[in-house]
Order: sequence, then structure tokens, then C-alpha cells
Amino acid sequence: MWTSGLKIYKLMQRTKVADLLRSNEIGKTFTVKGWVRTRRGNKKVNFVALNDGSGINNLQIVVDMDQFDEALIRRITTGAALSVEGELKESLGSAQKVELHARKIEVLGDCDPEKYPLQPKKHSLEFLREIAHLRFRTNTFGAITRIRHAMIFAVHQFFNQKGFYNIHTPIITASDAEGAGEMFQVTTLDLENPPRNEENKIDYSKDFFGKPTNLTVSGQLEGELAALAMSEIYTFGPTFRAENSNTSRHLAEFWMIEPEMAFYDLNDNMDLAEEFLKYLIQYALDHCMEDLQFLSKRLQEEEKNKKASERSMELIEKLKFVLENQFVRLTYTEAINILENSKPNKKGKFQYPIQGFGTDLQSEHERYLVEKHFKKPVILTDYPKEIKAFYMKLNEDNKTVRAMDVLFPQIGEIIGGSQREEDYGKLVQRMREMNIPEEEMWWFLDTRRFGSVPHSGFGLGFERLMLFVTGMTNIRDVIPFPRTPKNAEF
RNA sequence: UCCUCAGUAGCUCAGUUGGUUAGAGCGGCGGACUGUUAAUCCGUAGGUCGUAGGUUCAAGUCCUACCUGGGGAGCCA
Repeated sequence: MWTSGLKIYKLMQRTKVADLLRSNEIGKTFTVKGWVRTRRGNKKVNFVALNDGSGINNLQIVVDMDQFDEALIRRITTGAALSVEGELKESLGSAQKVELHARKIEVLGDCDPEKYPLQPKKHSLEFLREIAHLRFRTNTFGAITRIRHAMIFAVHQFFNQKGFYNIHTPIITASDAEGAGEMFQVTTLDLENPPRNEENKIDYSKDFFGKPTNLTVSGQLEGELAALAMSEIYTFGPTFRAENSNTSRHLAEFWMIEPEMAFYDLNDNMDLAEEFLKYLIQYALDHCMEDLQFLSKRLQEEEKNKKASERSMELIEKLKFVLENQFVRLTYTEAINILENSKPNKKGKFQYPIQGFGTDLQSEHERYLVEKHFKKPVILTDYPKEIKAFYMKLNEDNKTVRAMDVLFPQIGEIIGGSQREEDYGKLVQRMREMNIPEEEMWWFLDTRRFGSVPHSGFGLGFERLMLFVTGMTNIRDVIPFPRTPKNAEF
């Protein structure tokens, strides 16, 4: 799948498996290097499935048993690393078009089959999480890893094409005013014996930065600074939340994409969010089809014991469905009306009943709107100011703010964003109402004092996008090394 | 953090109202097979039943605490 397009392989010492599988250079000699998935066969002939991560499909190596030492053959076990030189031939088998008939085999790295945890059989995702250092070697994680790369690349390509600048916002921050959740503290102080001041409080003036610092929970505020000069920017960086969240949708360390655009109002913001998501999904369909097909089959296999009504939509169909349909846009107030008059609310089926304007929407409500009522992605806007962040622009009604949440089936909130409050006076007033310390935020407020303009932005949780695109159901399976409460292994 | 379910062989699981020597499939190993596709067939090894207490003549099974994992909720992306 990841091919040069040109015949670069002829210049290299080895050929990638994916390139070879698409090649029709029958009769020529190639060298491949990779890891053994399985070996099978008889006294006369053995078949080795070799994979080097270049694609979901393995290369079949045909080994004529007469031509090789039995001792060498015995070392070709699941997980072993090989270098194989041989002749490309049309395959007699039906599962692949071509195969490599081995002339020279070198075992680069042995793999003891009694100890190697990955066996040529199905493993549970939970087990693979415990051996995350090896799970790249499975079909599923190979596919996810390739798709993840493609999505990272597509994010940058999308914004680059639109003239956005990528900004590296700080990972260590002294600002605790973002209000986006619990933070991880960063310190070089001796925790066993920290320096103390006269009041016997910890003396942070002795800390590395001379004040308390944390890992960032969002690059948005710094992103706004850049946008109010560069017009359109985006960040794509790691984000840290020390929430004790134990769900299949939360990580303590995740990657977030945060575009911030000067001169965009809320509608422009929604247009961009929808175009962005559709671009990424289209990119996956255009560049990752084999991996998507594999994941689709995997998902259907996993769900075959479920009732038909509980099975998810076929993965590729689902992705196309999102591409082909406009996201539904409605206000929070309209959503509350729909929910109040909905069957589950009237029948008391909601765990949290809808109690008019001001009710914070629970995930059961969001799921009802997306999965039952509209049956397509929904963008909710204009939430009550009390349940949203201080920086969101206040509407004329003085009750709601220009927030937007993009809700996806199964995942819930995939994007959260808003038009920002650009009016200095209104922003300061909101900060006071919500007890945000103005003094610490002087640099943020300066943008509203000097040449302030309407602007907007949003945050996309990258792993939540990955959940949607891959059809995986646990966020720990779409990031190589998940960090969650009580888990920082590897 | 709360609710809920689970933890038995390398993996996935079964194990009856508590009863004597804890089972299966897959994987591993040995063998058979002239082209296999997670090959097939025959044979074989492999267990401190999550940890610590408790109840009982007797605990994989019952009770308590803790640990770990799954699902759901909250917080959110």
C-alpha cells in the first residue's frame, strides 16, 4: 500500500512486500525482509507468510525443502525475522497472485515459539493491550497504524492546502485558567522534601520555572494569539488530562487538532469542521481501502453473535454515509424541545430526564439525537452560557453562547468549538463571573485590546476520529501506547 | 470516582446444589501428508484456579478486603 509509485525498489537492497504483491515482474529476483506470520507445509514444500508492515497482505515465500538445511527451516517460526532472496513467480494458490520462490534464506532474528506470546490464532484486544510492544505485529494493529499515519498526514495536507499555518503551542504551561480539566503538574522540586516558605507552603519560586507548571490541556489560548496575526492556524499536539476517566473514549494523553481562524463566525466554523471531517474520511477511503476492508471484516466477525439490531453499520458503508449526508445543524434550545417531546423522555426512559432550558445534555440524549432521531452527524450550537467555557462569544439573548459540538454516532462529541468572545469588556465580565484570574491572563486579554477581530476555532480529538474511521470501539486500541489511570506501561 | 460483570493451561473458555485425580478448543512440541492459505490428520506436554484473610470435615465453587481487566455512567476531545 505504501509505495513509492516509481521503481525505486530496484535501487534498494530490499523490496517492500506491498510493492512486490502489486508487481508483475515475474521471473525477476528480489530480496525481501520481514517477520514470519506462519509457516506450513510438508516434507517437500513449505509456505512462509512474511509481513514487513507495508500492507495488510503477506508475501508467500515458497521453500523447496530439498534446497535448504532442515536446521535452517526449523528456525523459521512465527515471529522470526527473515531476509529472503528469490524469484517472483505467479502463484498456484488462489489467495495471492504472486509468490517468492526462495533461493537464499537468512534468519535475521530467531523467535522462540514456546515463549513468543503472539500465536497464529485470534487474540482478544484486551490481551494485545497487555503486550502493546508486540501488537504492531498483528493484522489489526498493522492496519490501525497505517490508517493512523494516513490520518496524521491528511490533517496536515488539509490545512496546508487551505493556507493554515501549523503552530507548536507549549506543552508545559503555567496557565491553569483553561478550565478543561485536571492537570498533571510538572516540577523538579524534591517531592520528599520540598522547599517551604514562611507560611510553610511549598515555595514554587524555587521550582524550575519559578512558579507552578502543568502539562497542557489545550493549545487553544496560544492558538488564538497566533490566529490574530496569521489569520488561520492549527495545532496538532499532545494533550494531557489528569481526570480519573475510565471509559473507552478517554485517555490521559491524547492528540488534539485545534484550528483557530480570524474572521470566521460560528457558521464558518461549522462549515470548516464538516469539510475537515469529510476530507479525512474521504482520504481514508482513497488511501487505506485494504486496511479498512480488513477492519470491516474483523468487526463483522466480532459482532456476528450480536442481535442484528445491535450490530453496527458496515464500516465502509458508514464512512460513505457520513460523506454523502449534510450534518444536521440545530441549536441547543431546539434539541431540548425535540428531547422533551421524544418518546423515551415521555416514557421516562432517560436516566436523566430533560428539565427544560439549562439541562446539560447527557450522552444518552446526544445518542438519541444522533442515532435515533436524525440518524446522521449533528452539530449542536448556542448552548446556555453556564455550561460552557468563559471564552465563548455571548449571544444577543445574553443567555447562550456561540458554541458548537459535533456529535457522531457511537462516539458522541468528536469536535467541540465556538466563536470566541472578541469584545474586551464582555470577556472580562465573563471571566469575573466564572472566577478566572484576569491578571494571569493579561496576554490573552491583550489580543482583545489591540486589533481584536471576530474569530473561531474548534478541537478535534484525534483518537476519537480514529475510533470512527477504524470502527474500533476502545480508544486504547487506536493509539500505540495508551496512558490511562493506573497504566503507563511501555 | 460510581454502578455492574469477570479473573481457572501460552490464548479463549467450561467446571452442576461446596465433595476426593480440574477439562475442552486453539497455540506449542513430536509424527504423517507433493501446493498450503489461521492447512489437515494422529499423538503429546502444559495449572500455587488474581492476591490476602475467613467459613467448613472439605473451597476453583461460599463470605470479606484488595488488585487487575471488560461494559456502562460522570468529566470531556
